[in-house]
Amino acid sequence: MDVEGRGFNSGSPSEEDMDLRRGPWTMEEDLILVNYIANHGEGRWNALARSAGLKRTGKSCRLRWLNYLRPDVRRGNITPEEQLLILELHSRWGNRWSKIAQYLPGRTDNEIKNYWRTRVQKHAKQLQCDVNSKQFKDAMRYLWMPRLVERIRAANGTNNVVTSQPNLGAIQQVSPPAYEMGAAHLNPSCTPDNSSNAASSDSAGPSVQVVSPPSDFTADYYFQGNNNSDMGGFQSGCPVVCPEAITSPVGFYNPTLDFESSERTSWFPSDGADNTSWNVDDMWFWQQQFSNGV
DNA sequence: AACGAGCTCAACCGCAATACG
DNA sequence: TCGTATTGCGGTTGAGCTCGT
Repeated sequence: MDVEGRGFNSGSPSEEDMDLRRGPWTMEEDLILVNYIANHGEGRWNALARSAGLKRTGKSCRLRWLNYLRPDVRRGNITPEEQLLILELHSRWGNRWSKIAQYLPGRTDNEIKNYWRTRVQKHAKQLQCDVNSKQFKDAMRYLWMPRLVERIRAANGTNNVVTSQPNLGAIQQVSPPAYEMGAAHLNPSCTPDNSSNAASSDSAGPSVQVVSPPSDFTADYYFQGNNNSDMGGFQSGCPVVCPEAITSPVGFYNPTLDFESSERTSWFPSDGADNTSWNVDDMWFWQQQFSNGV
């Protein structure tokens, strides 16, 4: 029984439990943990905590190591490339944060989860709709994500979105089989809400090589060349799908890009100076969504 | 400068899955 | 097979920070 979880909170705590520290980690504790793991490796967290002399639970040690102390943890703001990838993978797997984190090197599930809650859900709240609603997903898919692509292009100084493909294999692995795609991205108005059936694509994990068409999220805008900044695909109900041009946010993932200043305020790839607010296009799009009963 | 509202993110909680004896 | 320990995950919380007034 782990002392921090059920055991700790259900019965009366033991003497040892009451001796446990909680709350923010001190620098001394960090040093102890890092040094211990450097010498003995990680794992067996409860035993590790005891052996290292840390008055912390194994769970706490594990969390601190994985989310903060690990040398390969990336810090700083989520880049547009990462944002795209998060949106794309979330559309497929829902709140499977650890699974999503596997495709964002150096990012932790906690960080991605926080990003989603603070940035994405905030905007859903502004729109007074549920973050899992079809309306919100369509707004992401046909409005914001294409703009992210535009921003990335602008930052890269090229019309070619794919500037490098370090993780192309990864997106090929995670892309669902063609039968899962259905006709959804040929007719966005029929796009299924797939955030709740995350388990359906679990088989396409990192160890599975599945080369297939892109997801329904990415298909519409990654393959439309310069036309992807408007909503032509959506309005016509027939976005261009080009299977041989498979890519994804990871296809142009570039950790060296610095969007920190622009990302302090918002996740939106907005055009205006105030990128937290809706512009005319946004409002028009949103009104169309509702008037069409989408 | 002071204050309050809103935001961020590290840490905790509870539960489920898995490992192990 | 069963009971216990451990690990991993997603949801939630709250302290501290930022920003606007």
